[in-house]
Formats: sequence, structure tokens, C-alpha cells
Amino acid sequence: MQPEIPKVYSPEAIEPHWARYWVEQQLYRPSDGAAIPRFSLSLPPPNITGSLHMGHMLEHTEIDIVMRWHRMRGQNVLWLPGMDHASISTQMIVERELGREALPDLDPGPAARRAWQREGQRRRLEMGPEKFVERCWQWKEQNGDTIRRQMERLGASVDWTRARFTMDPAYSRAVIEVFVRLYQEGLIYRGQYIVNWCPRCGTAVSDLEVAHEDRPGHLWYIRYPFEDGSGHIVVATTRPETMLGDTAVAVNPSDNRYRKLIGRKLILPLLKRVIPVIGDEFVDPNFGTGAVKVTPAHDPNDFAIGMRHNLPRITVIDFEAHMTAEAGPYAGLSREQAREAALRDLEAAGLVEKTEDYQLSVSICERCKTIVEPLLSMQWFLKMQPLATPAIRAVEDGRIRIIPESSNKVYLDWMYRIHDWCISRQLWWGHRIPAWYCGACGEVVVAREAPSACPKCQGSSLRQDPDVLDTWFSSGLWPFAALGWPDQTEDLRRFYPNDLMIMGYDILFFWAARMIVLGLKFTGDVPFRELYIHALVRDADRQKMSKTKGNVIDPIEITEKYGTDAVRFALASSAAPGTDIAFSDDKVQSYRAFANKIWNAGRFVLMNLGSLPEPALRHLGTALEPIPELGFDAVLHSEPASEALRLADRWIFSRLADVTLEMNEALAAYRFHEAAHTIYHFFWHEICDWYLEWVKPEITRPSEEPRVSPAWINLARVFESALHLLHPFMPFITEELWHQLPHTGEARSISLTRFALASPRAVDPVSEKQFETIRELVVAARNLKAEMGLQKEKPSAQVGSDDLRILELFRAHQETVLRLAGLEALNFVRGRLPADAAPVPLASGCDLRLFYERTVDPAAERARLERDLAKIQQQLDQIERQLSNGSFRSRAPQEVVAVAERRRTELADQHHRLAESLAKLDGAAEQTAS
RNA sequence: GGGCGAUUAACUCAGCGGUAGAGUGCUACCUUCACACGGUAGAAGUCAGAGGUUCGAAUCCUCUAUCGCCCACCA
Repeated sequence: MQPEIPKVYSPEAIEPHWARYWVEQQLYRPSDGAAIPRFSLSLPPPNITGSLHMGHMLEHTEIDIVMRWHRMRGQNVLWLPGMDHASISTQMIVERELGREALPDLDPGPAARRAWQREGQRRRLEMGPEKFVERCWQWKEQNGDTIRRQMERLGASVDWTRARFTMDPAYSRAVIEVFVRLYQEGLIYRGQYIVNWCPRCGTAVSDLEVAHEDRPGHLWYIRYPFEDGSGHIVVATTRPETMLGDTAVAVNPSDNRYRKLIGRKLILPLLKRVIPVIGDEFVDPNFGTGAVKVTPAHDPNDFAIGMRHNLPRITVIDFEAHMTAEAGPYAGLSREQAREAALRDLEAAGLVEKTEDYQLSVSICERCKTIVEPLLSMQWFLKMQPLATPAIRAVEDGRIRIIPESSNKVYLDWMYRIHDWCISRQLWWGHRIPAWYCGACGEVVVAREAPSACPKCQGSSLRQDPDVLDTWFSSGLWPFAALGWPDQTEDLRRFYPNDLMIMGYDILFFWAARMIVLGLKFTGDVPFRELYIHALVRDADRQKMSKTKGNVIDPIEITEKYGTDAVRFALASSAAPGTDIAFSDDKVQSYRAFANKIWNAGRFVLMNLGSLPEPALRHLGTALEPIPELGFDAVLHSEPASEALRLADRWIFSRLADVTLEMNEALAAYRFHEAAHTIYHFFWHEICDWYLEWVKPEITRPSEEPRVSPAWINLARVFESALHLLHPFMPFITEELWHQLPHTGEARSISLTRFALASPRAVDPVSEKQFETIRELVVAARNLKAEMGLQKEKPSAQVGSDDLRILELFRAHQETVLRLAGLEALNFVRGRLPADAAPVPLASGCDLRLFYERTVDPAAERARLERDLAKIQQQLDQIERQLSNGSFRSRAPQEVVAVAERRRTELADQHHRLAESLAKLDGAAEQTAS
């Protein structure tokens, strides 16, 4: 007994140690040789804005499982880590920090957050870009470090020597290179267009960063009088304040009500501007009044109409969502105030025909929830159409496989309808746009490096564009830029394209689509061959985790509470593709129990190992060295062993082979939950419940032999094999236990060993069948004992069968059966047992009875028999119904019919014997009664 | 307005054409020398509803209901 192995597993006692060990030993650098096959993946770089959340942990767990699995199958694995500068998020968080420093006394909460944000923004503008960006860098150093420590703690087997940050000088060079080349090809352009403008963030955002929310609102019907006083047209609008910027009213030219009015002039109410009635196909005659007010500067549709009809664009709302001077008397009001004022004035002028309640979809800034204002502004855009075509083809022809398949359609639908991408942001933290403007002649210079003079007029007053690029522009380069592109580095050559990418469905468009587009454009190859889309982690009530709801689970906290392995396993076993994960403490607890089970199984092995003499240990160490697959069954079968051990060993190795194949298949298809359940069940309910119990006497018997018994060797092999299979899911506990097993030679980590023990050759249906037969007997005996209330006793039992081979099998394993079933003795009878003993009929065709002193309550006995009989009856009915169906026999596969036949025979036999026992019982009762 | 997904034991979820499964919880018994974060045995489900295809459907098809998500330039 080694007292230093505690009974209850404490993850905190070993996990930090191995986490450090893996990093310090640099175990997860791929080898330098040209060893193929390789397997590569670039980590979706977490934003430096925060610490890791459960979504990251799920993602990192899934990736780590795949990486460790491939590594243990002998592949040269690169998992490249990194972090993203997250332009807009970081800027907001750093602003809030500044605000908090200025107003430290506010009670934390939504109101305080808003106040800090406002104050922080003010302070940012005060301090200027240089100082602010410096603050961001400080934040990055601090937070990047936190994230890295968290990843280490969670056991991510990444190669830290290759870590990248999206604003590293080398990475920034790639970003500029891409921008310049796209510009030179005419794919990047600059222009005044309607963009989604967030007045709170003070920047343009892309379509994807705008969320839509249905809110109750109104539809106001407003009269626009004709210039000549001959009546009016009624238009319907949800945003009356924008009418100040109207430059036309549009109707559908095919609309008979309005057709003849096209070309006439209206007087725009409130501002008294004269605007024309125009005809445009866009207008839906069936909506509202069939006449639309056109505001080219404040609505994307109207902008398009304006383009077609050459309408003026009048900006009446500014970048802070206040009314401009163009709004006349409303100038200076907020958009909300302007709406009220305009309605009041229209009402007063009798121009509001009616008001209807109306459910409208408002656009809000994904980040700060402020209502987005479509505004005209000068921005940089990337033309997507020409780039989308190859990106569509790559997925359609299978060069990129998206899993699960349903995501394919989502991706393609979006790609087919793609719009140009606004890539400039009015922010300070990020990649500065490499464009310079000449103060003298207005020339725009896009270049890799700051030009010293204007190439057109030689003027020297060049000013760089103050804006930065959308974060996703730079992260879109991740799979190749992180490997050193634009230089043709060795890493790029060896690890690009990546074999796999794993991400959540929430960033499929933001990121996956852009990586595919840019990867194909700049490397001529796909960025990754497979894309696995994982689910989102929600709380126990399926709510999204969010700080405001207060339901966020911190990965480190829960990891410290239950152990990383338990949390990882809980995530992996819940990760069925397609559905989000409802995550709860309960789940983790049950896998902590699993870890404890593994620990104690290990303790059992190691404790007994401790009692072995030194030479025996060396012998075992040698036996545990990886052996070539071919040698496996030779070793298994050549060792002399008792009949009993050979069956248990053959069975467990057969199951081990099955399980290994199943797990490999599941993991290859990213069915993490399936693989997890398979190993869970195998370890607990086969290895622990049956195999360990079966071989226990052999193992616990003290030995002074220099060579350990075959039982020992096989136990150690099974246990080590199970550790191998578990390792990708539970790296810490398996690493610890593996190191405690005797190994000869250099043993650096279980994660670097190759799993070679499970040969398909070990699959042995005969042994599995024999084992099942014995298990049925043991379970039936235990059951009967419990039924009879004999749990505490050790009764004797009798088995009867016509099948001598089964009796022979039981006799050979008599000792084991007695021990596992808790029986005193077992005797064998050729033929069936008498019905008046009310034996239990087994599916294998045997009868089992117990001998006991106590007189049995006939009513209880009867209840048992009736219950069993009813169960059998039901099953029998079902199968008879099936077999009596002629078309089943003629149409179902032969195999299926044969199985059904066999099953019917078994059931009919059991049914017959139960009925017989019941009849005897009734007969006896009648006799007693008479 | 389009599209996708879910609906299976008290709870959380697997299974997705051939005898209804797991974990948790529940019941009874057991502190037996790996483990009470344990062991043994057990109870528990007309697989949302209605049609259809099939020898056979929880599984495929259609419709309905409820819930959830994504996309969309209907003022």
C-alpha cells in the first residue's frame, strides 16, 4: 500500500504541474524533419479584449482532442496559437478603462458602463491617437498574457514558439501587402456611399456587424401637397425626421393611380422645398400608399433610387445623430427630438393623414446596441463579387469540406448574395490604412511604405488616412499570414493549407468566408481543407451566457473546482453537432466522478504494482514498451495462462479493439460526444466493472516471482491502452497515471507515444459471446438474490442445461462466477431444472435456481414469475407478429429474419419454462388450499 | 418574407430504417481489502400530433402545433 496515493483524486494537485511541463518541455513543436504526414491547424485567435469564456474552452477542447489524437497516431502536428487585436472591441474596452479611472466611484452596472464609456471616449479624444494606442498596447501585453496562461492551464497542446499576434510587425506587413495588391488590382476602392454608422462608436461598421431587432413603432401617413395647390400625395414613413432630407417622392411607373403624376412637383412639408414625383420600379404599389418619400442620404434604397434619377443628396443627420444645418429649424436636435418636433409641426399643419401601429425592424450596432444610422460617408470598400466566385467553387467542388453539411448551404447562400465590404473604420487601434493624401493636389497614394513626396505634384504635405481596417480584414489572412506570408517560409510550405479549422457558427461569414476568399486570392490554394462548425455553449437553461445576465461560467473557476479533465470531458460529451450545449455544474460533477474512477482504477493497479519485486517491475516495464502491431496477438496468446484469465483477456482485448476502431471513426467525423461516450462506457462498465473484478485475485495475490504473471502484463496493457484512448479527452490525469506506470527508456509524455496495441486482429466474437453468457448468469444470480432478499447471504445455486458446452464453460469459470455473483457453491445438472423450483430461464438456454433456507412467500414468488412472464410475453408477441408476416420473411434481409428466428426460439423457451413454473406454483397452492 | 434546427424516461441529452439508450435524479440493499465522486439490483418512455412511404418508422416524406436560431434594402 502506498499511502501517498490519495483515495480521492485531486486534480489541483497534478494539473498545474503537467500544464507547466508541457510548455517548458516544448513538447508540441512539430518535428523539423520533412516527416509527412503532417496535420496543421491555426487556432482561431482569441480577442485580446477579454479572458477566455466557455465557448473558447469548448473550441480549444475540441481542437486539442483532434490534435492530440493525430499526434498519437504518428502525425507531425502543428497547432499554431495566436491572438487578435480586435480593433473595435479593444478600443471600447480601453476607453471604458479610461473612464473608470476618471470616475472610480460609480457603482458598477449598466449605467456606470455607459458613463465610463462616454468619459473614456472624451479622454481618448483628449489624449490623441498616439497615447491612446500606447494604452492599447499595454492592455494587450497584460491581457494577452492572461489568455496565454489560461490556455496553458486548460492543456491546449499548442506550439507556443510559433505564437502570433495580428499586429506583430511581420503580420502587419502581410496586411499592408494584401491591401496594396488589392488596390492595385482595382478590387479596393474608396468612395462616398451609404454605410451603417454607429453614432456611439463613431465609426462605420459592416453589414454583418448590424443586428436587427423587431420593435413596435408607427407608420405615419403624411401629405405632400402639389406645388400648384391641386391636392397632395400621401406617403407612409416610419422615420418622419428623415423627410427633411427628401429630394423626391417615388411611385411605381406601372401604378395606374400615380402614373400620370410622374414629373409633377411637390412641396416638401416643413422645409417647403420643391421636389419631383419620379417613377421607379423599386416601389411596391401594394405597400403603404404606393408612394415613397426618397431620402438618398439616409437610406440605402433611396440612395440607389437617387443614383438612378440623379437626385441631390441632402445630409440632415450628422455623425453624432444630430440634425445638421440642412435641417433648418430642426438643426441641433437629436434624431429622436427631431422626429417629435417634425410630427408636432406636421400635425399642426394638418398634414398627418393617419397613424398606424407598425412592427418595424430596427438596425442596431451589434456591439453597443445603439441604433445604427445609414449615413453617407467616404469609406474604403472591397469588391466581393469577383473574389466570391472562386470561394464558392472551392466549397462546391469539395476542396473545402464544411461539417456539418447543413452549414454548406448557409455559406453558399451568403456567398451568392454577397455585397461589397466596407473595410475602413474610424477607429485608432488597428492597422492604419496605407493610403496617403497629398495636401497640395489631392492625389491618393496607396503604398507599402510612407511616400516621401507626392508622385504627382512632388508636394511634401502628405497625410496618412487616419482610419484603420476592419479587424476581420486582417484575421482573414490568418491561416497564411501567421505562417510567414508574404515570405515563402518553410512553415508556409510545410503547413499550408491547414488541414482543419474549427470555429463557431456565429463567425462563419465574418471569418470563415473571408479566410476562404483571401486565402484563395493570395495563395492560390484553400486556407484549410475541412471546416468543422461547433455549437455554442449556453447555460443550464439554454440561455446565452452574458455578463449582463450574470450567468457566465468562467472556465478557470469551474476548472479549479472540478478539474480541467472533468470540464473538458463534459464539453466533449455534450458536443453533438447541430445543437447548442446546455452547460451545467451537474454534468461536470458526473465527469469528476469519472476522473475519480480512473484515478482509483489506477490506484488499484499501482498499489499492487508496489508489492511486486524489482525484477518483476522491470519485466513489466519491458512488456509495456510499444510493440509492433503484428506482435500483439502473438504475445497475447503465447503466454501460458489459466483458462479463466485467457477468456477475460481475450474478451477485453477484443472489446479494446472494437472501442479503438469506434473511437477512431467517431473522431475522424468530429463526433466528439460519441467517442467520449464510447470510452466512458468502456472504461467504467467494462474495464472496471468486469475486467478488473474478474482478474482481481490474480493481481492481488502476492508474488516474489521475478517475472510478473501474464495476468499482470495484460492488465497493465489494457490499462495503458485505456489511458491512451482517454488522453485526448483527459490529458492531465492520463499523463499522471501513465508516468507512474513502469516504463523503460525515455518516457517524456503519454501524448508523444504511439498507440499500437489495439489490433483489429484481437477482435474475437467467440470470446465476446462466451463472456456474455457468463455475464448473463452472474447478473441473473445477483438479481435473484436481490429478489429473494438474500443480498447479505451467500446461497448455493444450481444451473441446468441440455447444452453441455455451456455447462463446461461455467465449470471452467466456476470460481469467478461464485465470486462475482456472491454464491457459496454452484452445481451443474444435465437437462432442465424442475419447474416446481421456479428456476430463472436464461437466454442462453440454461435454468438457474438458488438454494435457500428461508421459506419463500408464494405470493412474492408468484409476483416475480408473473412480472418476468409478462415481460417475455410482450417481447414474444412482438416478434411473432413480425415473423408471421409473410412479406417480412420474403422482403427483409435474410440476416434480419435469422436473428428474429433465433430470438423467438430463446423467448419461447423462456416463456414456456416460466409458464410451467407458474403452473406448478398454482398447483401447489391449490393442493394446500384443499 | 426566406432558410435552418429542436420536440425521446422526472431533468439534460444521444440514437436517425430492423428487440427504445446514456448521464443525473429516484427506489431497495451494501461502508466487501481501487473507488460512497463507490458497488449490486430495480422502477421509469403510445420517441410533440396527424397522415403517408415500407415487410418493418423514434429514424424517410407531407402537413400541423410549440420553441429557438440565422438571413433579408417591404418605405
